[in-house]
Amino acid sequence: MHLIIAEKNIVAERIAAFLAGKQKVHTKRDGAATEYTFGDTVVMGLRGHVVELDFTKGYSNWRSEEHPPRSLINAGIEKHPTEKKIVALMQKHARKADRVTIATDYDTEGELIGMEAYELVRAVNQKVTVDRARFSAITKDEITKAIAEAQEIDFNLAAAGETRQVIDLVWGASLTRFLSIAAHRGSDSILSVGRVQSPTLAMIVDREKEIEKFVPEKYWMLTLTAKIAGEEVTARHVHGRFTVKTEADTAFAGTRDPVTVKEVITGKKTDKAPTPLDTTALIVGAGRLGLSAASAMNKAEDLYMRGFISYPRTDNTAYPKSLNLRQHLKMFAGGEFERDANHVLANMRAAPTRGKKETTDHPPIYPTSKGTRAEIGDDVTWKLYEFIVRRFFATLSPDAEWKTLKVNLTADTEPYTITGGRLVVPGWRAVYPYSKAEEAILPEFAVGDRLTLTDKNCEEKETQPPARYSQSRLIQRMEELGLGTKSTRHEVISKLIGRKYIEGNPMKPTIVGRAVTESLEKFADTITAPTMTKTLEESMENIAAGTKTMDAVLTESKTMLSSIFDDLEENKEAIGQDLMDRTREEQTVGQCPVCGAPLRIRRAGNSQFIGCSGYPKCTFNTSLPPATWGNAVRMNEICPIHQLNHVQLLRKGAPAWKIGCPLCSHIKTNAEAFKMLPGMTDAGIEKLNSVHIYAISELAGISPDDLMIRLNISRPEADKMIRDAETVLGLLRKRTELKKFISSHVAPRRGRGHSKVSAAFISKGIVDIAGLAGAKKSDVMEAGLSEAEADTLLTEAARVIHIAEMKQYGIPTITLKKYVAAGYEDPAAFVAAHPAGLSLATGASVTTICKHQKMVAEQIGTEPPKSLSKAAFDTGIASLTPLEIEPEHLTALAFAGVYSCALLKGTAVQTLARQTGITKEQLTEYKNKAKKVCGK
DNA sequence: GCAAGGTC
Repeated sequence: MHLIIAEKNIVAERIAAFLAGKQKVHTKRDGAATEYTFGDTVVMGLRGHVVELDFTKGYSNWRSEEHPPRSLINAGIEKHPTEKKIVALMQKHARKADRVTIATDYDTEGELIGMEAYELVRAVNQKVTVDRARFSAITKDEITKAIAEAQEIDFNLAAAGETRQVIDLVWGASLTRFLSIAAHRGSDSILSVGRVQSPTLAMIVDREKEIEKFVPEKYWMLTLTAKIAGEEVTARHVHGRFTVKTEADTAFAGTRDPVTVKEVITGKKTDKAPTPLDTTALIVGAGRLGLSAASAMNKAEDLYMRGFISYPRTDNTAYPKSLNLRQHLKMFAGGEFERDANHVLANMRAAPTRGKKETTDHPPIYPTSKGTRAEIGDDVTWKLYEFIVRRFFATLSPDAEWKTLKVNLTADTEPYTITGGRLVVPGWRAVYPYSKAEEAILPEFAVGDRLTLTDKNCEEKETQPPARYSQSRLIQRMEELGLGTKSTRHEVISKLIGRKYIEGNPMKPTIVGRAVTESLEKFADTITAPTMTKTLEESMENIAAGTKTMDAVLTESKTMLSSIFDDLEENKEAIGQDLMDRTREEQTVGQCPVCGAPLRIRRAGNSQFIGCSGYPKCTFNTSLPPATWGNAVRMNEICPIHQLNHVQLLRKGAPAWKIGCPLCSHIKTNAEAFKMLPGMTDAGIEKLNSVHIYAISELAGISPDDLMIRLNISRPEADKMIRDAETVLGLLRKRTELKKFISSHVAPRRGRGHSKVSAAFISKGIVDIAGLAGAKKSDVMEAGLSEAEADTLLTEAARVIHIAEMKQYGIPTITLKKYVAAGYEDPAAFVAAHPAGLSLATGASVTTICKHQKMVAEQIGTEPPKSLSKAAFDTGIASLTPLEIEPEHLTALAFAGVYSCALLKGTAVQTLARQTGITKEQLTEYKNKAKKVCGK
C-alpha cells in the first residue's frame, strides 16, 4: 500500500484526484482527519504541524524555585502530538504501508512538517520506504512527476527549521516568564517576549518617540494664478519649500507681471500595471477597503475554503507557467465581471506582470472560480473578492500611458512651473479602480505666450511628524525586515493588541508596551532588534547547507541568552519595580476628590471599581459594571470639572462602552437615590457633593458630628438626615433584591429587559419582593408578562417571602430546607398540617415538628394543632408496617391524621378517600388487611 | 500561562 501525506487536506484531495485518473476516489472523513483512497493508494492531509515543542514535565510551574526562568535555557524539550486523530490515522496506515511519500509544501517549514510525519511513521514501521515529493504547483503534471521522481527527505533543511523552533521557544518562554514574574503580573496579563513580536513592538514604540520629539518647522509655498485664453491655471514656484521667511517674502514681492512662457516640455510616461497579489499586497489592498489585517485574512481564508480564490498565504508574485490565464478569464462569462473579463481578453498584454519574489510553494493569489454577490454573501467579503478579481485582470492588462506636459514660466524674474498629465492609454486602469489616477488637463501653451497674473499666494505651512503605522504599513515593514512570515504577520499584530501592548488605528503603544520595550532594549536588546531574525536565518542556511550543525547553533544561542540572564537577574528588582511603577500609571485616573491620593481602576476577579489608593484610610470608591461588560481602561480625555481621566469598558467584538468621567457618572447614578430623601433638592445634592459626600451609603455611614461640621447644620438636623439616609438605603436594598428576583425568574425578551420590568413594577408601587407577593395579577401582567408567567412569579414571590418569614420565626435553616422541599414554607399551611404527615414528608422528627408548629402558631396568632408524642407516632407507624401500604399513600394518610392501624380501622372509607385522594377500592383493601392484622 | 510556525 502506498501512503501519501500532504501538508493540508485540500492538497491531499487534489493529489488524490490527479493520481486516481479514472478510478473512483473513496473519501472517509472522521472529524479533522480525512483520507482519500483509490486502488492501493491512500492520500491524507495533515494540518500543518501535528506536533508541538514543549519543555519536559517539571518546567510547567512558572514560580517553581527549582526551575526559574533561566533554567529553561537548558531544559529538556519534547514533542507532543497536537492533532491526535490525524496522527492516529497516519500511523494506522503507516503500519501496513510499503511506501510512504511525504508531499508537504516545498519550503523549509514544509520540510520540517514532513520530517515530523517521517518520525511518526518510523515509530510504528521501521522498514517502510519513505520518500519525498517536491512540487511547485498543484497541477496534474507536476504532481504526477513529483511522485514518480520522489527524492529523499532533506534532513538538514528540516533541522534548520527545528533549530528555529527551539530557539524561539527557549528565548520566548524564558524571557516572557522572567519579565512577567519580575513585574508580578497575573496569568491574564503576562508580559510576552519573542523574536518577532518584540522587534515589531519596538518599531511602533520608536515611531511614537519620533512623533513625540518632533519639532514642527515652518515653511512657505508660493503659488500664482494666471489666465491664458480665458482659462485660469495655477503655477508653483520652482524653489518649492522656502524655509527662510525673508526669502519667501522677497520671491513673493518679485512675483509680478509680466508672466511669460519660457519652455514647454511634453513627454510620455508609462504607468506600470500592478504585479500579482501575495499575502502582504492582499492585506495592503484590503486595508484600503477598510479591513484590518486579521479580518482580511479571515475573509480570504473563507473565500479560499469555498473555492473562490487560490491559497491566500503566499509570498509568490509570479504566476506559474502552468496556470492557464485565458481560461481563468473566460470563466467569468455570464457573471458580474463578464464585460471587464472580455475587455482584458481582447487587450491582453504579451506576458502577465511579475513581481520580485518567486517562490515554489504556492501561486500568487488569484480567483479560481466565478462567484456572484449572492453566493459570496456578506458585503465586505464580496468587496475583497472583487479586489482580487480586478487585481488579476490588471496583471494581465497593458500598462497605462500618460502624456505629460511641463510648462516653465517666469513672473518677472521669479521662476514658476505648471505640470499636467493626460491618460492616453488607460490599459489596466480601465479595470482596476483602486489607485486613483488624477488627470490635470492644461490649455495649449507656446513659448513666448503672455499670461495675465490674477493672483499670488504665499502659504505658511508646518512640517508634519512621521505618521503612526497603519496595520498594512506595519506588515509591509515587517516583510522588508524579514520579520514573521506571510501566515503569521497579521497574527503578530493581533497578539500585540491582545497583550495590551498597542492600541488604536493607526497603532500606538500603550504604557505597558512602551515599558516592556524599554526594559528589553536596556537589558536584552538582541530580542528587540530585527537582526536576530537575520542572524537566525543565516544560521539556518548554514545548517541546511551542512556547513554547521544544529547543536553548534543552539549552543551559541544559549550562551548568548545566558549572558543576557546574567544582566537581567542582577537587575531583577529594578526591572520589576520600573515596570510596576509605569504600568500603574495606566490604571490611575487622577486624584481622589476626598483625600487627593491617586485614584485607580481596581480589579478583583470579575468585579471592578474605581478606588482611592489611600485605602483603607480613605474609602472613596465608585462602582463600575462587572468585567463581563468589558475591561475598564483609562482614556486620554480628561473631565473639565473633576480633572479625572474618562474611563471606558472594552470587550472583544463589542463597541467600547464609554463611562466618561467616573465621578460625573457616580454623581449622576447617585442623584436618583439622594432624591428619595425627604425634601432633597438638586441644590442639596450639590451641597453634599461639595463636601465630598457622593453616595447615600456614605451619608448613612457618616458620624452626626462630622456631618454637622461639614454642612454647618444642627445636631437634630444631622441626626434626621442620617436616619433618612438609612431608611432610603434599606429601601434601595430591597429594590435590588426585587431586581435580582426578577432577573432570575423572568426570561428577558425583546422590549422586555429586566430593568424595564422592574421600572414598570416600581411605577405600580411594587418596590420589593414582599410587595410583589401581595400584588394584583393584572398589575404584574401590565409589566409585559403573560398570565402564566405572572402566576409563577407571584407564587415564587410568595414562596420567597414565606421562607423569609419562617426564618424570622426561628426555624433553623437545615430543617426549613426540608419543609420547603416538601412544599410547606407557608407558615399558615405549615401550622395547619398534621405533624404525622409532616414528619413522613420531610423526615424531621415529630417532636421537632410539634415544637416548630407551636413557635410559628404563636407568632402568626393561630391555634397550634394538638401535639403528638414521638412514642405514639412511632408505635402507630409500626402498627401499619405489616399492611404494606405504598409510601405515598402512607404519607397522605398521615396528613389526614391516620398514622396507626387503629385509626385506619376507625375511619370511614368515604372520609379517607376525600381527605387523601386514594381510591376507595385501595382504601378498602388496606382496611381489610388492617382488620386481619391488628386489633385482635 | 510562555514563542513562532504551520493550518481551520
